Amino acid sequence: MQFDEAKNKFVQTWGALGSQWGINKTMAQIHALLMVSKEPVSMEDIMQELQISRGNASMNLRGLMDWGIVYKANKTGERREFFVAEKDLDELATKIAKERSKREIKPALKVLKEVSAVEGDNSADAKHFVEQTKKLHDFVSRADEMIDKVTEYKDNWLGKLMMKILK
Amino acid sequence: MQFDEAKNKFVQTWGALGSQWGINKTMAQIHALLMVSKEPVSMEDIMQELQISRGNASMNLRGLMDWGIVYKANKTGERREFFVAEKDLDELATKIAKERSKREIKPALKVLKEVSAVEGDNSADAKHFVEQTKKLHDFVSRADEMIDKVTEYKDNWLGKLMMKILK
DNA sequence: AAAAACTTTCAATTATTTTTGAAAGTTTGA
DNA sequence: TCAAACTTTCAAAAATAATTGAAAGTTTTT
Repeated sequence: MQFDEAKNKFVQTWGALGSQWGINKTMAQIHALLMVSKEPVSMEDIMQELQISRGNASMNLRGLMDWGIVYKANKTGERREFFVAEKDLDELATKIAKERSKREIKPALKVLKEVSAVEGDNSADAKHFVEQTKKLHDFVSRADEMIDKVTEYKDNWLGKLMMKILK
Repeated sequence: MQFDEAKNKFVQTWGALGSQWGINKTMAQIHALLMVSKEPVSMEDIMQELQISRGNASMNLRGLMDWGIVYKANKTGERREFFVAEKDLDELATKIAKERSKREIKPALKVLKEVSAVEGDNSADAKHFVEQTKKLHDFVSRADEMIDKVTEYKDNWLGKLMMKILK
């Protein structure tokens, strides 16, 4: 396989994987492109390579920066902005995990707590509902806590975690 | 909060959470409904409670069974089919993780391997591409392996994992 | 063996999400 | 201070995903 073909295949695949996990396909593609680019990339180049509009590029780059996994980079003598991806995979995974926790898991946990405090009703159905939502809250809380514990290892957390598991 | 209100809120929230993770909202809602139902639920009741069509219910129940997290249950003296969710959360999380690995992660890994074997081109860009995609393949492989290792603990794997981490 | 009871399938429709592109906004440098 | 260079915003359009419902399929009962 040639470089251009391989690069394109990688970008497409990463985009599809993102889609399957609820991430805008274009956002994932831009991220893919930046991940394999040695030098910072301009918005113009991103539009060019992915064949997307300026608005689309702008919005999705903003999105990636909000996730904390893409940064602006200034090239000396250049007026326009360039972009680079966080290339440290430990850091990348940590950022994604923490952001998903903050945006999606924690709000859901809040609701689980609320609904498991359903009052008054003593029917068997209501009791089972409380039991189940409490169990869910407990499980999801503990899983969410793990994100914090594991990412505290920082550098090479995946390797360190694997060591612990194998011990 | 009253039972009906709480149940509805839970179903809505679980549906929204599913959406954010790339799962059809209705599928996640049906799953939510089954998770908090004490008795097996008929397709009729699911349609009723979620206000959805027969086709929609049928297709999404099939989807949930394909994930291995919802089963058919026969009620004695009843002709039609009833459905129950896997209520063991360790088992539920294991099934989801293994299925996502199989459907989404492993195919992506295959592509990462392919593209990182890009041939011939000795440009700095191509070298960087190979380096990055190899790093990604390595990282994702190891994360994927962890799913297997961790779920080998089976019963209470989350608790056991937490113990290992804290030790 | 036929009808009744129920489930699945899928083409057409509807809803949702994503994308575009031009106008508005911002920054830089002449 | 102005205009050129660049970025952001957002309403409208396009693309994608989800849903419907009726016909076809299947199983059970009489």
